[in-house]
Amino acid sequence: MDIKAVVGRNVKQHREAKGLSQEQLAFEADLHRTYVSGVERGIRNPTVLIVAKLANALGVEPSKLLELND
Amino acid sequence: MDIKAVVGRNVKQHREAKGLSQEQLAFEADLHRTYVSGVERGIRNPTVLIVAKLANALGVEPSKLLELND
DNA sequence: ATGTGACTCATAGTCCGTA
DNA sequence: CTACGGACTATGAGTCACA
Repeated sequence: MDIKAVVGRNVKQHREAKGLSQEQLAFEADLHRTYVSGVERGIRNPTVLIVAKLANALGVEPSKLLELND
Repeated sequence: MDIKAVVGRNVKQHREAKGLSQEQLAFEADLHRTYVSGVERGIRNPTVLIVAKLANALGVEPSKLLELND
């Protein structure tokens, strides 16, 4: 039950659902390409501010990115 | 729409609903007393790992702490 | 288009206090 | 019991070259 992995999976899922590349998402969220990559792989431990940025770029609520819908 | 303030409000709300003091919550979540204080005041920008710790100590899902239920 | 290690610099998070 | 400050140490933010 690793929260970082949960966030990573949710980001990837919503990103692909929107048909975006990591680079495009990174641009929209005003983040770096490699950083987004790290988040999706569950290696990064992002702050709530980063989660909010990603959620905003993905058009979903921040809380959605923390949900573990196995 | 400050995400930090949202988290702070939710933590405080759930903490008081459980009848815990900040010190007790800090102990349960294995965090520092002053840090929990800062989170509730919305001046801290916690990581998702910290959010998960607090959620666990409060007995709620991590995503609950990011919800803005106006 | 993405994964990865290494890096600098900012800040997350701790610990000492006072009111 | 809580707010708030100041001084620390650990780790996240943000970037790069390269596979």
